Amino acid sequence: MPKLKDEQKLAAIQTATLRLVIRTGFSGLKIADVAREAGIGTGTMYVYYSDKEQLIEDVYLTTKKEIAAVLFDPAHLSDTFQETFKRMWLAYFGFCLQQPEKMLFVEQFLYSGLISEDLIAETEAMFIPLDNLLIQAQEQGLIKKVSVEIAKAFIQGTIHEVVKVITKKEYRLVEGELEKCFEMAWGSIKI
Amino acid sequence: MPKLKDEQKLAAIQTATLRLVIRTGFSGLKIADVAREAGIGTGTMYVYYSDKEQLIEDVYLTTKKEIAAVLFDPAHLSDTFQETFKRMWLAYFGFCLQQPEKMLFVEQFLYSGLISEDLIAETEAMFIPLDNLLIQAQEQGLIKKVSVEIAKAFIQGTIHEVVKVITKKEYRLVEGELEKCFEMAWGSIKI
DNA sequence: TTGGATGTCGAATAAATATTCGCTTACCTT
DNA sequence: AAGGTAAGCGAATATTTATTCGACATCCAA
Repeated sequence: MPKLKDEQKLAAIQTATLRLVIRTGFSGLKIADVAREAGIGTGTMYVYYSDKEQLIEDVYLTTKKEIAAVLFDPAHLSDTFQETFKRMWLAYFGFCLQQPEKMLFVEQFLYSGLISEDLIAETEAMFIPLDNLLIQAQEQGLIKKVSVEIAKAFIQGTIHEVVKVITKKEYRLVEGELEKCFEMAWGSIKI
Repeated sequence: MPKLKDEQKLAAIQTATLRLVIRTGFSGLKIADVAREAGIGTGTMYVYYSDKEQLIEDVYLTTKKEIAAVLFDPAHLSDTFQETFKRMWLAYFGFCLQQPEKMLFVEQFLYSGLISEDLIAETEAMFIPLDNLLIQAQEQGLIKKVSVEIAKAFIQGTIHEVVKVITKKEYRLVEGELEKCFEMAWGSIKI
């Protein structure tokens, strides 16, 4: 009977949203701009999202899920914690480096004052396995015993900030610099 | 002859701006809200700042200057690099912890897409002494040889992210945890 | 003490932007 | 192949928010 919603349009909207947020910031995100960037009419935006808030929340949730998938790829599991950690670290770093707009979007939205407590809780729950991994490592005396929140902040903070610098200044990591970055990250948490 | 502008009002506007940005995010910053929070009329805002952009840029510049002063306090200078670094680190960490709204404002504005290249250049120039300090330490083999930008990203990233977690989740550092945080930061850059 | 130049105010206006609406188009079902 | 239903559109409208403006208050200098 009716025409179905177009998956490709949905993807185009999300991509356009991410692209525009990195270009113009959160405050600068306009529905009409997103529509133009996605190559659709303004009104069509409202077929897919009832309002701007829904759009942003959905992009946030989708991106968070993607990050969780990157982090918790079973292929990262190894015998030693350090190796597992390294694979996860490299995977997340690579993700951020290749798609900084996603990392920036997530970070900006979290501190935008627009996000709801519910959405925060929902997305944080996805990362509980990471907490467990770190707690286990702490119990085995492999990494420093600080609050898990602090430990995660260190890991995430370094990655994000380095990627931000690279993105902003169009800096390129030279040979071996990625490895050095990992050593720095590891150096901060190891006993 | 004329009535003078009121320094106190200016300060109230800046404080209100910072407070509102942390509460509602950058996108939510409204001139009328700032005026109400500062206890003045909306129109008065335009006596002090010709428009919203000016206001934000001025708060940014003022805050950056304040940060530079905190960082480059001559009292931090010591015989050893590690000691100087530690004093600076603690001073900046303390500043962020006590006035997270300033740290968040600066960070958010930098990635808002609203900041001009000129303003970026102007504020970055203030921190050249830090670059020199780090380069010197690298030459003396005290810290890892990575791009200064990367090194700064590590240092700043960890502080900011930890403070963000503390602020957002109303977490309180337990006894000795600050010291551990410094050890982590130092652990990441030391050879 | 007084006059004028400016600060101060918030209602009025202008500008920007989100959202709706009536129409057209495309797709799916029968 | 035809009808119906929802997608798609962008101009029109509603809403939000920045900025201006005219009346009034205050301060400084003479």
